[in-house]
Amino acid sequence: MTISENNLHVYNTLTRRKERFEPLQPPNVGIYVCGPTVYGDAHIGHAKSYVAFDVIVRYLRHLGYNVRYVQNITDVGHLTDDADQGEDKVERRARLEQVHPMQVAEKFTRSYFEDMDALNVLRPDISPRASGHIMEQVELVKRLLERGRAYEVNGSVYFDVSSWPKYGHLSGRSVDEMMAGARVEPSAEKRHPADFALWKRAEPGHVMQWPSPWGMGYPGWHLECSAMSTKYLGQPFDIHGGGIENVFPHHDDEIAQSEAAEEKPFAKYWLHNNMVTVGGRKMGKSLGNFITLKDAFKKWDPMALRLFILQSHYRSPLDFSDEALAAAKEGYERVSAALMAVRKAKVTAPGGEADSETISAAAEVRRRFAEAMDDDFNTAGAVAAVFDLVKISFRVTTASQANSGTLNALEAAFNELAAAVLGLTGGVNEAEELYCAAGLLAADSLAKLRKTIEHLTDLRNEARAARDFARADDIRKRLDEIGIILEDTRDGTKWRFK
RNA sequence: GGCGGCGUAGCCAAGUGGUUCAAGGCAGCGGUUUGCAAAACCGCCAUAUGUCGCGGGUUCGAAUCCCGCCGCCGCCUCCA
Repeated sequence: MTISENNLHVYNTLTRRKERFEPLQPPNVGIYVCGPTVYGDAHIGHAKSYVAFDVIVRYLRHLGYNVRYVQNITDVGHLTDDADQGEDKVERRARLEQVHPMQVAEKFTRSYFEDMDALNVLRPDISPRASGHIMEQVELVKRLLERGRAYEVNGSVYFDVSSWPKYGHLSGRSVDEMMAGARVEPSAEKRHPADFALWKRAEPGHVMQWPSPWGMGYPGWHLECSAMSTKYLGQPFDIHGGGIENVFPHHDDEIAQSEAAEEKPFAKYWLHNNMVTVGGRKMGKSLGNFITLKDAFKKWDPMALRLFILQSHYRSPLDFSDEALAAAKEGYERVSAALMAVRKAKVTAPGGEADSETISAAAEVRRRFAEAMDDDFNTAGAVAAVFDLVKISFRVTTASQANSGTLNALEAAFNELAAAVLGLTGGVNEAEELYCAAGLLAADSLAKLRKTIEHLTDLRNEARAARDFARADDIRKRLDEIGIILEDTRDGTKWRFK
């Protein structure tokens, strides 16, 4: 398929409708997604967001686009209160732990990537740090001052909302409406309560500060995304993504800054993912119901979490529960088992052309998959197509001697759809390796564990051969109690984690 | 107060005017297989004037559009 033939439609928050996806400069696509503020471990909300955009990027590449994916690391300027007051989150953590703020940023940046790696989220092409782009941010502030869209007060610079009539367009708010129910205490320095900080004067004791034409200070939170997205993607660029909770004020502010500075559009498509809820409530630090990924991975296979996320739509909220995760875990293992069955059958398969029935069934799977993904990345529908592939694969491998052509066709479909696009790695062993990569299980320990279970399995099979089924069942039961399942197959006894 | 959204089977969750519109997963039930299991396979699993929160309406036709009501969620402060 050539790119021009694709039928991808995406929901654009800017226009509040689904639109045909047409990049500004095909075949290139620039996408910027708001990244994490690195002051704590990532949680399952981050997983939903970044898995969603990971699949979006993977699908665009699958369609043949040349994608440049930029996702920032916020290590400065993100305050604990509103955009203009409170303490810097990274600095606050550093103060509590008595380390340098950059140690905090580095520690949790690494932690974030570890968790994303475990979820098989591809690294962005560029992961720019806000602290590494102070010059670009200062330049942006200078341009806004030159154009009369901002003003300086006591070493801080604020965006002048009244100078930009389109302010609030993305979220559909007017400045007047915002004032009506505003909970923000107006700052004495601001001319208008809706004005927001571009640059803040550093108070005494503030560790992270940089020289600027307005004195020592640090950038406002929204500024980094404007500066770094356009630095690496140009202006305008194709897709800007982020969490729905950031539509206002973060994204409205980005748009205002960038468009006012350059007098041209900022991003063409705005994609927003919805939230993870726990017990129907938004998961948040203030509510104390957030679940870090490191904790989640102790209990759940990262791939099960990934499948759980992909079984809903990125624009729908997703309610997290142990019951739902258990269901996803079973589902993932079925997908994994089907792929393993195909690979195993290939070892002894006779040669030959793929049979036409399987070919047409696989083609139908691909059609359904593409139809779902083309409809605003409906991964739930795409996953359903993959389960059709699972069913076909088990039928083919169970029915007896499938030839290599048929099995290759099935494996190719798994590789392209489940693995390349949805990022569901195939194979139980690969999942175990992801645990190792995430530091949850040492490779050496896994090897010892495997050997131990093999010995127990041998003992059990000796008992079975002697028809001592009581002993055989006892060994199986004891392993089951510690979460290891034994299965007797034609090819011998297999084991897996429960 | 303003803005946006949701309510689909035991659980999670697609679908937003009409042939496949009630996907898919999990759980469950019956059968094949197995020393017994597990896995896999086959079948069943939202059905009737009263199926998609409830009540009206529009339409030849609605889960899907409109109105009202009930319940819930998000944003308007930081948050993926």
